[in-house]
Amino acid sequence: MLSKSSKYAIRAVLHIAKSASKKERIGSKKVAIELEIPAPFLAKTLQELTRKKIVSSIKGPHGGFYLTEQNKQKSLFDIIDCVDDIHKFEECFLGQLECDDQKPCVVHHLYKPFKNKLIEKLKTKSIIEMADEYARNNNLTEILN
Amino acid sequence: MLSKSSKYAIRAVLHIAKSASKKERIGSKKVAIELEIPAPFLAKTLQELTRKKIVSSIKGPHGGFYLTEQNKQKSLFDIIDCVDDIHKFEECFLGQLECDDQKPCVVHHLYKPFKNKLIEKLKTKSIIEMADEYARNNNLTEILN
DNA sequence: TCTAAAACATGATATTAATCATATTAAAAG
DNA sequence: CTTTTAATATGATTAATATCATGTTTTAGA
Repeated sequence: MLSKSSKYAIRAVLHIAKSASKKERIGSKKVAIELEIPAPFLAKTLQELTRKKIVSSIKGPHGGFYLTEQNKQKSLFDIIDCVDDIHKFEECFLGQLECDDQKPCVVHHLYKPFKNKLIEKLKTKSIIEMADEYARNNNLTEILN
Repeated sequence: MLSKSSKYAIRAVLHIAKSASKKERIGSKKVAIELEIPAPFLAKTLQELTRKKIVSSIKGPHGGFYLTEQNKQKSLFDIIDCVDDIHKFEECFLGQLECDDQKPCVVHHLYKPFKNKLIEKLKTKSIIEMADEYARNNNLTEILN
């Protein structure tokens, strides 16, 4: 469904959200190690995200990546769109060029509702919401165990 | 989400369902042309499906592919599983090896319900049901236009 | 029983995605 | 103002998918 780039990107951005700030940046290498992602590959991906203003960065010693308040309001969908290009997502389940309510593919009516709901979720969830939610859920399961 | 092989496979099987029978087989080349799929690639895929008893075939002149009553009771899921291997589907949205309710990835709770419902649909819909439904829907839209 | 049509099997090529390597630029700190 | 650290940019390599090509086997029909 997603390329590895956007999978890595989502994990990395969420990680940056919870472990860095304007004052305390985190380096791409550190993120890579902590998430077990190939370092040079992640570096490249983070650069793309920076260009498209989804994350922020500062060069030089003690430089690194962090999220501004604006960055935090971006959605998961924005991340995917940046790295993978959105069309991959709107696409027909069977990869047909023409596939809509008028000219549906064989599984169009089966797949469409799922796709739409998922896309909407991805569009409405902000990065910061997501990061907070994840932290909460993880604390919860830790308590339960 | 799916590889091209399984996308082609699903379209081809449904096509065979509606345009062939034990008496009137359809050749892989013909299917390829009618669905605009690379012919040698489809041939290979249909052979895999034959080996795993999802479609049936007869060699020689006027040979070709068709579906037995048993074949028709297989699900879309069976097709995908045959060509792509099932795990691709159960996999975590972000590709993490470990991802479940206890140790969820950052989007696990967002994605899980969609995945499960879709898989269930794909498992419960038989090929013949699907083919009939598709034919009905298409007739309907033709009438409406 | 011979020929031709079509499935079957295997391997080669091409294309795309993923990963790695190297060089450049910017900024912080002494 | 020099050094060092880390981002940035670009290109090379590798691995995975998708596609194509060739030869072999089976079987209907003449």
